Amino acid sequence: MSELESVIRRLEALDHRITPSRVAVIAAVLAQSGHFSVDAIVHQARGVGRATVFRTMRLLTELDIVCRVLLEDASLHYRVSRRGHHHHLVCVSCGNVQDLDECAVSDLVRELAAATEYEIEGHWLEFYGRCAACRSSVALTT
Amino acid sequence: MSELESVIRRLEALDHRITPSRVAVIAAVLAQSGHFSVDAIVHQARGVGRATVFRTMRLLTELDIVCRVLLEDASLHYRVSRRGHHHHLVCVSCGNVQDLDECAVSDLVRELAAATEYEIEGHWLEFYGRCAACRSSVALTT
DNA sequence: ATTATAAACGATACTAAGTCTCACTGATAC
DNA sequence: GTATCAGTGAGACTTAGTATCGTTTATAAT
Repeated sequence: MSELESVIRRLEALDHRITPSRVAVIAAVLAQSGHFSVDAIVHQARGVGRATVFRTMRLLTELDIVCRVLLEDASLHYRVSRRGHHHHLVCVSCGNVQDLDECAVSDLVRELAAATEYEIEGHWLEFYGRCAACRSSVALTT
Repeated sequence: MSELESVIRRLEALDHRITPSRVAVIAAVLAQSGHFSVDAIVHQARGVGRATVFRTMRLLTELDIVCRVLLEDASLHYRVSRRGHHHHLVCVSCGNVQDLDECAVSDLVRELAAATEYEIEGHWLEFYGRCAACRSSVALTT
């Protein structure tokens, strides 16, 4: 079963309708290699209305089929999510994304909850840097 | 020396001009109690152009006079910054912000740099939850 | 197969956040 | 006092995302 079919089955199972627009958006999303903007999908899923692309992206986010990637300037990108809750290390030079295996702050969340009496329900955590490849090419050109 | 004067001195020291518009924006910023949007300042610093408010906010951010607060929906707010690098715990119900004393991920950044060969130059970390007061009022109404 | 119906759709207008341009002004150094 | 250029406001523009609404269509019941 292809990844596309598998996503479609998940939508079906949750009583979402399988429309040509949704299939086109999902196919475009699955074809992305790294992180991408909604706008990229709007352009690539030709013929699908802008609002529908946004609606479908929201649906895919809710189903954890994609995850949000926050860039350093606070703009939102997306990325196909192949596991549960995790965080990203984004190369600011080439855009490559490393998924970090586990949530590094889950212990911290507990400590914080105890210390502050907040009930903590969410967090953002994203790291930015330069990958080894980009660092060496910068070294060469400077 | 008032907080306003002290910010003005810092701008002077860095050869930025002290203009009525900047003073109005800074005064409006310092008058905010929690986190706020740029738009709030645009409305409160009456007579100051929109572009100038954005320019001044960028300047204040660069000088660490304000810090960016990322809300859960990825929208950017600001907050007067009274210390160095730190993170926030935002109550999603009342908007109250706790500044977290130290950067909880500085150790993690080092580990990550070693493990991934990235040179890590930045990160976002924000927590969301409900403060004790909001939790008890919810408990009462449900 | 036909039909009913609510979900989903595209078009489009709209809002919000932020940038860019450009002629003008006024804070500062001399 | 004057020259200079950093800073300004107006407003056009861009980008991201939402709301509205009349139409279409995927699906389930017949």
